[in-house]
Amino acid sequence: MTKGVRMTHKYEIVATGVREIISQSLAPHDALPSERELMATYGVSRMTVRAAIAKLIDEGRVYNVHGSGTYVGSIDLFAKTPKLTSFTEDMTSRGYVASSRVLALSRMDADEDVAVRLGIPVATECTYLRRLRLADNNPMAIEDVYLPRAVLDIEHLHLDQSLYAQLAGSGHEVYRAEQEIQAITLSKEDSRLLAVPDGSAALRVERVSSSRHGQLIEFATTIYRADRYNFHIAVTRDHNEK
Amino acid sequence: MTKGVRMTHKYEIVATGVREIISQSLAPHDALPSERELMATYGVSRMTVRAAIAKLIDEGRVYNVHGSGTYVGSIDLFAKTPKLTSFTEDMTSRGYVASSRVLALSRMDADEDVAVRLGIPVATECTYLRRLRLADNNPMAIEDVYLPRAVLDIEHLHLDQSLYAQLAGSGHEVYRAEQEIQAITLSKEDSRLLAVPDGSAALRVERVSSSRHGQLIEFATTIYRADRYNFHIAVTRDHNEK
DNA sequence: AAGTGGTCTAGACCACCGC
DNA sequence: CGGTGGTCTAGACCACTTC
Repeated sequence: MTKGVRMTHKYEIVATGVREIISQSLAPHDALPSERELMATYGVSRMTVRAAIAKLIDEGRVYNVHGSGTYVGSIDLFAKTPKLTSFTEDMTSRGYVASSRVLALSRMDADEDVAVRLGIPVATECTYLRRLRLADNNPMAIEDVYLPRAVLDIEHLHLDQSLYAQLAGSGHEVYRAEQEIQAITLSKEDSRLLAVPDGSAALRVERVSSSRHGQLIEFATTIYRADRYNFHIAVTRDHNEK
Repeated sequence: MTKGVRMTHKYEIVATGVREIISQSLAPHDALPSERELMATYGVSRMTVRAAIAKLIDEGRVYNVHGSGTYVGSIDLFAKTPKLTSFTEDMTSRGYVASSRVLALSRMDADEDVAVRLGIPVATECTYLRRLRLADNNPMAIEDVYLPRAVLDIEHLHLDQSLYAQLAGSGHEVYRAEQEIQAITLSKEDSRLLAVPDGSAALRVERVSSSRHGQLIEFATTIYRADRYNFHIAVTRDHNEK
């Protein structure tokens, strides 16, 4: 299932068509056909064309200038809004092969720290998973994950498949997350696990994931090797009145 | 000028009204009035209501569920898409008073590193500005900025006003930026400037800013004290077909 | 079945850009 | 000035959730 591209919506058809035009015959900063031309080409209304273009803008592929036109984005500006990805997805997109080694898996009672972030009472039973994450068989990160036992119990946890896939299967689909990115100095133990000199700098990411409805699902911290990992994000300037 | 709230667009009126409803009488996960109710209340068409709600979603204030309704976002999930901000704006929003001390200001020829990032030939003349950035009079970051001389020459640089404001005034309004976030170990000199122990970890942000049309305007690196600064970003999961 | 948001039409006028 | 994107109307049907 989930196979093929579902062309159910007209704006998707238009967006796909425009993507092809761009990749086949346009260079960065070239103008797209106007919205009215696209209406005629695809036989759709203006709103549908604009929905398609809105999607392309969201993807970072094009930008538009009021009164002038819609243009292909610069290749230098390809990055789009950062998306929530699993470690495996992240590594794959960076060209690595991901694997992992389980360092700990247990039940535990939420301490103050975990409880606050998951919005649960202190001492609520949780599932705790600690893994060394590898990229091309070299240590890349150490990940600690805390899940309320009510969300996913150890007994139902299958380490051979994606955590997010399992959560989705049990009605706890992760939809968004808040991440906090810090720089830290590695502890002796973590340095050893990551195979870097004691006291090296590292990136530490705290993540609280929630469902579409705002239910808090997961609290995770990931410590990345600074020499192998960094974050790339694209931001835009607020151009609202105020 | 730029005073007051410009209620030029109907969807802004609706959005403002809904913001008030939320802050005055709704709690997280409470349902908003339906789109059809809002049409009647404000005497506008459905599309206008949806434009208003789209804006509120973008602001992270509400979320909607197909077939069910539109709901107030969780207070835990307040953070919106990160925006490109100046150091001063960033510090103000974090509750600090920003100031800075100029460490260097000169013309320089672009080296390989700068040239590649600004998309200009090596040795192109640039304006270079190095500042120690303070928050509540304590060192927070060290910022190095490189601008092609054609974009902003030293002679026209006024250190008493915002760099972005000056760029905007001369037709180089910064619209978006790509940022790369890394963890580094501080050099001896930088440790001293930031008033932290030698060899401390720090966050290093590389930023390439561009205009709405994709013209590269600025290359900047900012080194933040790890003990005083971190990044907070909200991400959503890709739920597209594929 | 009723109510919700998601998509879509076929128009319209406005604000802005470039010639 | 003509062409572009930005906003807006007054409808319509569809997909989904809830009861």
